[in-house]
Amino acid sequence: MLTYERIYAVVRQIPRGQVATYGQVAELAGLVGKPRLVGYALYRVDMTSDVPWHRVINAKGEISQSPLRYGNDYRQRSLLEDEGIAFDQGGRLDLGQYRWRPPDTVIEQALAVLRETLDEEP
DNA sequence: CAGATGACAAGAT
DNA sequence: AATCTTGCCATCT
Repeated sequence: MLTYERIYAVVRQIPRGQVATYGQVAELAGLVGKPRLVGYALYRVDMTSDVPWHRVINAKGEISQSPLRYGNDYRQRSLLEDEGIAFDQGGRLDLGQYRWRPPDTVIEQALAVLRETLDEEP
């Protein structure tokens, strides 16, 4: 519960018109090297919540597909296009152009979480 | 309590 | 360039 809440807290900070990768969100949530957890967390997110789940994509600049999403992957692309993001014919966007550069305040929060988790482990 | 379940990423082939 | 390993773990039943 706490872990997923941290992930959602990071995703909520991604501004409109920009995107972050799963790995990037993981790092900012204090889960370095565990990008899959972000995918697991987003699978369970409530689409009507205030979490902008559509702004998280994979490291290749693509929307991660899954048959179990029943069309929400297509909806994700549509939402991003509404925010002014363009896709090429391969279904990819330009990470160099749209990737979110987190402000120092967000990085500070991430470091605080890291110190916290270091205290827990012996 | 044990097993199943999921939106990833980097490296090797 | 495309496909195949491997590491990763909180939730749900």
